Amino acid sequence: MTDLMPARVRFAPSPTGRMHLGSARTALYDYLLARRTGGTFILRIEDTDRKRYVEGAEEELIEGLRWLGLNYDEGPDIGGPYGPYRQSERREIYYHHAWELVERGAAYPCFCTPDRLAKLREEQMRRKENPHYDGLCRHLDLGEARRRIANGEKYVIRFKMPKEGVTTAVDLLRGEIHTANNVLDDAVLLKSDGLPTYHLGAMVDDHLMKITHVIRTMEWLPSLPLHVNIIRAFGWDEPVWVHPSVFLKPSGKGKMSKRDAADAMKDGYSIYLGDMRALGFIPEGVLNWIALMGWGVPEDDIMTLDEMIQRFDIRNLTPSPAAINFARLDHFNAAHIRRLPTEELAARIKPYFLNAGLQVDDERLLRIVPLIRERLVTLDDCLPFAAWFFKENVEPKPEELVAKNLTPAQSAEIARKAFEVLSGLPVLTVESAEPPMRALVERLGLSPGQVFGILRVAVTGQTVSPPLFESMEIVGKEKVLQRLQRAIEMLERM
RNA sequence: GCCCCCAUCGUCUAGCGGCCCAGGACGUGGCCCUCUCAAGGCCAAAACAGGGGUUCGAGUCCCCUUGGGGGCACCA
Repeated sequence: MTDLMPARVRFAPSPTGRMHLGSARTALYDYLLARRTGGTFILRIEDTDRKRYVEGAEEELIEGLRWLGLNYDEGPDIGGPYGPYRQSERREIYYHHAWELVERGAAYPCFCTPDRLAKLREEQMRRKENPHYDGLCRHLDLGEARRRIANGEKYVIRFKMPKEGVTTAVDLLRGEIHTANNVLDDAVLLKSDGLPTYHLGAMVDDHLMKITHVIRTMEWLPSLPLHVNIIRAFGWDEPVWVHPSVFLKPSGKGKMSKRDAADAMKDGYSIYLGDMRALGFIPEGVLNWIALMGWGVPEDDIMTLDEMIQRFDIRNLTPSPAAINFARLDHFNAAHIRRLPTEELAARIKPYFLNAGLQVDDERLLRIVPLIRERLVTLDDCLPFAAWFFKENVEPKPEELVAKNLTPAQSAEIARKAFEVLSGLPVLTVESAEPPMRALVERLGLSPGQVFGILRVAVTGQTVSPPLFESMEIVGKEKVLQRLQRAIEMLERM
């Protein structure tokens, strides 16, 4: 039960693009572990690549976490005892640590130019060798190296990977991983621009920030032995390593690509968190969906964030890759929409009506919600079901007013009879209107669908709607009769 | 090419040597309910990749094969 000790866990994205589902899941697992153990959830921005930096990416990341409700305890915008939390603001720290490794004989300055490295790689490829650094600068005299640096020569600092032996690392989900050191490369730790690579930056920060568990996708697994060696060279303790697998495209063949992302968009889905809200997905649904791609629970898999915290166990994550399945997203989204209290759902769908240019009466909205709740897969589904409630007039298609197997004239006759029944009521409610209307159906020897269908199209303007009598009660007797009268006229003109 | 990881229904998964002729969920098909569309209820089809071991006993442990995924940057 050692992992019930309060964990310090960090979500460490790089601001190089949009926040996608994969990052969101990693952040979620980080969050769950931290909350489950009464620990700390930290956001750290790994912005050491100036070339790939994307303006606004950090904001999208923060906005995404906020939307999902994955609130962090320490981070670049809120500070904390181990800051700064943006790597670009920690250059000196990495510089000193890189040189400490040089001093310890575990790293060395390297003056090879990108040009030489490119040629080297090219030649190795031609000889069908593994691309790797050939170690030209590995045995350079340190004093000489310092002189060249003092002369202003560009350099990087490389890790001096042991040439012999085997590195054993332990992943919580996969057990021991053995790697022969001779297949490992002398990786660059400090770039010529003075900023660290991931290998140095992440290891140094994880140590300094007292990170206990590192959760990252398995694309990092190949560099785990490197990281373990770096940590050992410093003489530090290792965190617990957890490498969940990556998400595969819906076909199960390979990682999601730009093209797959575009395909998803065409179907009304997205792999980008920033799109999800506009598409009508709610955080509860998205969270539940991504949580269970890589984590299995025996049953009762509809869970809120709090319920997930209660049931989370880092050891139950699965090591195998998971294909994205948008049909399941629909399912989880709809399930959580159904769970929302009326007031809450009303508040969440209101913006969709407003954006459609409709005027929303809050009291009426509250009465509509129970009628459409179980019909919504995404929040924006509220429009096709209920937009007509907020319109002054509806525009039924004449042909849709004609009941199945009946003529326009017959349909008009039925509508007139219905008008008589409804207009005779003191008030139009489900209780007052439904029994006499059913009696009418009986008397006419027709099916409920035929008679109610005419009314539905007349009153709502559409063939699919929330339950008819409940809807009419909300619309009100006066307007119902008005619309019915108009429908009768339309039918008579056919 | 080299290195690493993974392997239960179409998909996400439960299973941590006997409780499994393998359970749940999504999706699919059927039925019920029904004023449309949903929701809900019931039922059905659907999997331990293959081959060797270990063991009284293997989906569960080991090895090989096959298949899939990932990585081989002064990117993360």
